[in-house]
Amino acid sequence: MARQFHLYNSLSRETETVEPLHDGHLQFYSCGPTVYSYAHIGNFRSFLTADLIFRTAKSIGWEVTYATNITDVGHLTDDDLTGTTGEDRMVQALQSKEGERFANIWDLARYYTLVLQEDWRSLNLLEPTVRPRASEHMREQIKAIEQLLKSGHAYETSNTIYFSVPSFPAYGRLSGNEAAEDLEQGVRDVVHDPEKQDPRDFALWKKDDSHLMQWHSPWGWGFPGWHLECSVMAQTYLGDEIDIHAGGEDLIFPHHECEIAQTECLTGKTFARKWVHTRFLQVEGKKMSKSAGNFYTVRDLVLPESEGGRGIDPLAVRMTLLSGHYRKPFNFTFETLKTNVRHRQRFDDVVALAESGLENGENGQNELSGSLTALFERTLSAMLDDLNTPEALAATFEATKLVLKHEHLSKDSAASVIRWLDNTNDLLGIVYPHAPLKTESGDESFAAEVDALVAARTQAREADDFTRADELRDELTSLGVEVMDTPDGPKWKRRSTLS
RNA sequence: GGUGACGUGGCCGAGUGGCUAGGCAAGGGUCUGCAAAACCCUGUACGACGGUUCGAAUCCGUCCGUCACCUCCA
Repeated sequence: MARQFHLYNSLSRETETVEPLHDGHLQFYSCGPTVYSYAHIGNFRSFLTADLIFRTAKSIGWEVTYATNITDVGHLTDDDLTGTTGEDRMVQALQSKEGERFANIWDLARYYTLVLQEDWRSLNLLEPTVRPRASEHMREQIKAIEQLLKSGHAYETSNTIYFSVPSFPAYGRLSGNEAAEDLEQGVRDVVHDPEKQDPRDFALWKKDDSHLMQWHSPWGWGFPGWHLECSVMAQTYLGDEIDIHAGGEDLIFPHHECEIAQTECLTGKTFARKWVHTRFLQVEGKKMSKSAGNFYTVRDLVLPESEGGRGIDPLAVRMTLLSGHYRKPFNFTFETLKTNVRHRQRFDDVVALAESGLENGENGQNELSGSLTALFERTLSAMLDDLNTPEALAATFEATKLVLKHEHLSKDSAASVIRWLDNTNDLLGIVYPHAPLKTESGDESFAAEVDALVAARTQAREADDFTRADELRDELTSLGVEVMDTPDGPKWKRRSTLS
């Protein structure tokens, strides 16, 4: 049965059915990060939306070509200023304290790209079909500029090649910034380049032979404008006309507006049929910022405490992000995170129960198959309905509850549970960790110490010496370990730093 | 100044005209040497004021409040 996938399109401001241009094959582009620092949880909220589009489309049998870029070319913090050093985010990063350990700017880009991919995997984001780098598509960008110059959509000044916004009447449709005066109002405080023909015009190329990242072009040494790379890479890997283009809400203007202008002037076709924008994440009700002290990278949360993190299960972080709808501002709080640490543990409990059922269960009735199928159907329908993750999660909570009501599972029931877990994991990525947490150094000796204490406690309990047993429990607690007495003997785990 | 959102019980959050969303937290209970986990029970909310309607959290209007973007940003 053909399923319909509905998504809200920021361009039309309506929820629409996704209908791939090529039957059953989705062409999807999502704007990736500039690799000048560690990516934070807000960045990952956007990447997660892209991941969910990818997973949901695949779950209804579509083939998906999913491209997301790495921006490893510095971009000016201000389009109108000439590119002196210190105005470029990557250059700034290199010149900062943290930048001192890098040999050069390329080294810095390489490092943060690797880290990004590690974080990406830890949050169980699927690998995109292709992850192009801006620096590796300079030839295509230069070619695009030449074409735009030739067709009259761009012009050259003494230090810049500008895109001519008046040459593209549809400019402003995506963001609603259609009136030139409004934009002028917005840029009134910014330094103007007197050679600029229209205040809305934006740079395609900056001539600058002193910049740390520069390439040779028909206009001398320099570097490309920020918006061009995505236009060119999307075109290279997905074609002139793509199905969905996604990114954070801040990219609506100017980035995506400018991408549309460039690409449509180049191809004469509709660039992206749908635009999907993820709203910003806030932390504890405020905009995340380093100065407010509420700025979190993925690693701040996920790395073990011994390595400066908080030792939180990355999938709990993922579930936390999933607990809000992508089109609403999301308030990330530690209370919500704590809740989701528990939800995650319940999935582990379900996995354990199912595995034990497969191994030791009897050949009995399958009492779960029907309910789990129905609940998964609810999850899938929710995702197909504009990625309604809160609703999708609600259905999985009902399912875990249903399963955990049973102390033991028959072989057949266990098999159904495993099937449900697999399906849920394929769609939401919250069941099986992709990359295990890094083990703490000295982990083994720590485990041995805990095991010894637990064994001593078991002895005390068997001797009915409960005073001693409680003392040992207290001792374990102070080590950050919690002991649980189960029918299969005592088990222990590290207490979450949040509890 | 321009543009676009959002306001549901202690908290998160679904729900676009009538039927208990779900979860977390809380209280009570079962289980346990004590715990933990798990399970069971309890809790009736929709910013304000008008309007439409037999009936509105849901549609319309006004107001109040919160937030985001306007060439650094996911």
